Amino acid sequence: MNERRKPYPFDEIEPKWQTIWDESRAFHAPNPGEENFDPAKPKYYALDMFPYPSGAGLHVGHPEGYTATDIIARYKRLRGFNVLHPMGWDAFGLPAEQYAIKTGQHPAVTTRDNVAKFKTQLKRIGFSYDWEREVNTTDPAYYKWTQWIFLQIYHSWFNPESKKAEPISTFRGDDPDSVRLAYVAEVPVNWCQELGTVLANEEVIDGKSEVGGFPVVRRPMRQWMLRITAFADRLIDELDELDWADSIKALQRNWIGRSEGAEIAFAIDQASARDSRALPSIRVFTSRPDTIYGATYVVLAPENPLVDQITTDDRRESIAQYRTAIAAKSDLERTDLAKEKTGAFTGAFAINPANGERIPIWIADYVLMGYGTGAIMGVPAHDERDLEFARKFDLKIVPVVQAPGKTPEESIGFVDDGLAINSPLINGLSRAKSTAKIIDWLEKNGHGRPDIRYKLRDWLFSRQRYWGEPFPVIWRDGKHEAIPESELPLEPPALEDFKPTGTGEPPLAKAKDWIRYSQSSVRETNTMPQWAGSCWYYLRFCDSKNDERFVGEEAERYWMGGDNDEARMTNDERMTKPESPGTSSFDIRHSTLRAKPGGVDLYIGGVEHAVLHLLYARFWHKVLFDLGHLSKPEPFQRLVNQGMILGEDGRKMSKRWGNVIDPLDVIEIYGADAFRCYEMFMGPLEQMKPWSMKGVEGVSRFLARVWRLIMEENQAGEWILSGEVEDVPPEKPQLKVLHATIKKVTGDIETLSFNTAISQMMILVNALTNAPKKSVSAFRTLLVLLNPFAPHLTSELWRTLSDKFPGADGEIIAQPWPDHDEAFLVEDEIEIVLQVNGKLRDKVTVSLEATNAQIEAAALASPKVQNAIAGQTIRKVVVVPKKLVNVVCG
RNA sequence: GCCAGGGUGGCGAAAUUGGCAGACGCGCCAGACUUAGGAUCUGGUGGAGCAAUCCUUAGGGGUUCGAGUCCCCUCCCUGGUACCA
Repeated sequence: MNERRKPYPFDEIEPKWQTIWDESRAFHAPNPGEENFDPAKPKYYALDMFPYPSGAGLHVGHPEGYTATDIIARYKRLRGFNVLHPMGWDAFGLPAEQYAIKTGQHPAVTTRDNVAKFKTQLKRIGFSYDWEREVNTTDPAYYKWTQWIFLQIYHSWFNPESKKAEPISTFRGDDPDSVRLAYVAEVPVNWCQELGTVLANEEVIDGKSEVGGFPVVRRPMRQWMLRITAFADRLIDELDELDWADSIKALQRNWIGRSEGAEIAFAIDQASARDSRALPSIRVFTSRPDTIYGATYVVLAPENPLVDQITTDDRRESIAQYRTAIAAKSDLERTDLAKEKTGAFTGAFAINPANGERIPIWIADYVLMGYGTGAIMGVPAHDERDLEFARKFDLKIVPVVQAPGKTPEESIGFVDDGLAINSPLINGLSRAKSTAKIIDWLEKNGHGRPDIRYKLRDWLFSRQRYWGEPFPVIWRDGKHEAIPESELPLEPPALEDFKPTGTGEPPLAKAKDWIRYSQSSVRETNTMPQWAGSCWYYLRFCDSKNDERFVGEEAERYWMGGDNDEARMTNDERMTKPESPGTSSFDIRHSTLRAKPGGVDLYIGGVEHAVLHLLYARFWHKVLFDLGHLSKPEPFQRLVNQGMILGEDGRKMSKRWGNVIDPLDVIEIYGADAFRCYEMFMGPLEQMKPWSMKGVEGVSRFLARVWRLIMEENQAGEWILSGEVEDVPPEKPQLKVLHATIKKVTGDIETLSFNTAISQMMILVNALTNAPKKSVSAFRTLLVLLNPFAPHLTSELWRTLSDKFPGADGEIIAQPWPDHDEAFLVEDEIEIVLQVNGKLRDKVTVSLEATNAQIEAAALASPKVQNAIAGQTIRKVVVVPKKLVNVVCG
C-alpha cells in the first residue's frame, strides 16, 4: 500500500504554525491594564458554546460553529479589533458521575483526561483561542464564584415596584425567606427509583429515564428553586433589542408563555355546599373574560384542595373514585392518551358573577393544578376543550360571540374574534372592547381583576448528585442560612462511593463529617444542576484568573460593556473613508449589523440550547445587572444557531448507523484547513446539511490550487516558490476580480455567509491561475482574504513570499484587511438584456452613457427581437436603465 | 392541533430593491499530458428536441411590462410545543 500522495504538505505546515502561534502568544487578548493593551482598539467578543468534554471526543458538529467564530475572530483581528475568543469546559455532569459509579474512578480524573483529549483535538484544527483564559466549571477556583453568584441570588428578592432584583435588606415584610430569589419548596420532581435519583425534565423522555429507560414517577421532594418567573416579562420584552433569529426569540417567548386575561371569582352557592361555613370563592384564570356570559360550569383540577370542602355528601364517593383514578395515571397517560374527556360532578354549584346564574362545579383532569389557579370557567361555545367536555356530560352551551357572517348557533365552536351577544353589559362590542369593559366591571364590583399568567415555572435548581457544585448553605433549626463568602469555595467531600442512596437523599449525605457544620447545624447536601456553571462562564472569560472577584470591574466594562464608541466610530469612519468611495447600500446594510456593540458580540452554538441555557443565563445576568455587578442587562447581543450536520446517508450521525465522521480522520487525509473550509462551504451555517467526503476533496483541491499558484516542485521533489511569481501589479481583468472578491468576501463574512465567500475566492483563484503574469500583490491580497478560513496554508505562503519579495512586514495575522476600490469594478460597457413579452430574446452591449432612447433603438434593431415581434403591434417598451429592455406586444 | 422555518438540476447549493434562474463545488461526459491515473490541466453539463424552439424554482390561482422573490389557496418536509384555560 503506498500512501496517498498529499495535494500539498499540510501535514508539515499545520503543526508548524500551530506551534508558532502558541509560542508567540499570537492570539492572547490583553485586558485593560495589561501590558500590550491598546486602548485605541475596539473590542470584539466572539464566543462558542463551550462543550461538555465527553469521553467520545469531538465530532464534526462541534467544529462547525467553532470554525465560524474562529473565522470571525481572525477577521476582526485583521480589522484591528482586540478580540476575545476563549474556550473552556462545561465539565460537571452525569456521564462522569455514572462512569465513577461503574469504575470507582473519581469524576475529576475522568474529566481531566477528557479535557486533555478535547483540547488536543481543538488545537489540531487551528482555532485561535486565547488558551490563557481557559476555564473549567469543575475547578474550585471557578465554582467558588458559581457559589458566590448563588449567594447573590439567595440574598436578593424581586421588588415588584422597581421590577428589579434588590438586596434582601430592602424587603420590608416579616418573612424574607418567602421572597428570596432562591428558596426552598416542596415540589413534585421526576424520581427514578431504578437510578435512585431525581432527573431533570430534559432527562425524562416519554415518562422514562433517558439513561436506561427506567420508569420515572412524580414525587414531592424538598428542593431549591430559583424565582425566574419574577423576570418573565423582562425576559420577553428585552428580547426585542437582540440580534437573534426570530425563530429563537419565538421559541423563548413560547416557553415563557405569557398570557393576558383576568382572574375572576365565582362565589360558591352556599346552599349546595357540604360545609355550610363561609367558603372562599373559586378563582379562575381566563384569557377570554369577554366570554364570561357563556360560562355554564366551573371545573377544578382534581388535586385542587377546594374539592374536599365543596363536594356534597352524595357525591363524595364518586369524586374520591375519580381522584384516585387520576392519581394513578402517569403524566404520560394524563396528557397523551387522555384525548377523551373525563370528569366528575361535585354536587356543588357556583354563581356566574356576570348573570347570577347557578352553574355546576365539576372536577376534570383536563384542568391542571400547575397552571393558572387550578380552576377554569367552562365556556363550551367558544373553547374546543370545554365544548368537548360539555357535549360529553350534557352541559349547557350558550354562544356569546357571534362570528362574522354566522348565526349565533353556527358560532358555537368558533373561537376567534366576533361581536358579543347574549351578554347584556357588552352586547355588540368587539373582542378588545368587550374585554376591557368586562374587566373594568369585574374590578369595580369586586368579582375580579386583570391578570397575567405564564407557562414558565420557577427553576428547580437542586440535584441529588455528587458531581456538581455543593450549595453554600447550612441548615439550623429547620431553617436555611448562607455560609460566609470567606468559606468559598465549598468543595464536595471526598467519597469512595458515588452511588445514589436510593432513598432520594443525595450522595453527599454519606459524608457524615463533611455534613456537620457546627453543633447545631448541618450542610445542605444537594448540588447544583449542570446549568449553573454555564450560566456565567462568558463573564469569567473576561478575567478568568481573578481571585478577588467573579470578574474584574474594568475587564467586565471593557468586554461586556454597553456602547463601545470605538467600535461604532471605526465603522462609521470606514463607511465614509475617502479611499472607499463606493459606499453602496450593501456596505451600509452590513455596517448597521455591527452598530450595536456590547455584551458578547457573537455567540454561536447548537439550537438545543435555544431555550434552557439561554434563558437561565439571561436570568442570572439580569440579577447580577440589577445588583450593580454588570454593565448591560443582556449577555448575548448576536446569537446564531448552527444547523446539525448529518451523515453521508442523510441520517443523523450515530453509532447505530455507522455514519459518524471523526474530524481527526478527515484532517489526517485532507488537513485542518480543508476541514475548516469544507465545514463552511457545505451550505448556510444555520441549515441542516449532510456531510460529503467528496465535498471535502473538492475544497482540498481548491486549497491545493492556491498552493500551486505560488509554489512549484523542483527536481528533488521539494516545494519551492514558483519562478513565475513577479513583483508586478495585476492586470486590469485580474484587478477587477480581485476587488470584486474583496468586496464580496468582506460582506459575506459580516453576514456569516461563508459558503459564498469561499465560492468567490474560488472564482478569484481560477482567474489568477489563468492570468498571464503571477502578481505578488494580487497573491498577498488573496492570502489575507483566505487567512481566516485557511490560516495555516496562508501563513506559510505569506512567509514564503516575504522571504523573496520585500515590502510586506510581519506575519499575515498582523496585516490589515484589504479595502476594495469601487473604481476597479465600474464597467465601461454594459450588457443589456432584451426581452419580448418578458422572455429573453437577445443581449446587446452598450456604452455606460447610452440614453434610454439609444438603448431602446438598439433593442429594436436586434434581429432576434425583430423576429420575435414579427407581425405584432408594439404596445409598450419598458427600459430599465443599465439592465434591460422589455418589448411588450401582441 | 398550535408556533417557527423550509421545498430551486443527479447531489450540496447561488440569486442586493421583483429584472439573464442554476454562481461555486460535487458527480458525470469529452479531450490534453501520461507506462499508468482515484494526480493535474482544458472544455462541456437543468429537461425535451437534429434544429429553430419549447418547458423548468412543490402544486394551483393572482398582482405586474416582468415573479424563485410580492399576495391568496393546497400539498409535503424539519424543529419546537402540546388539554397552558
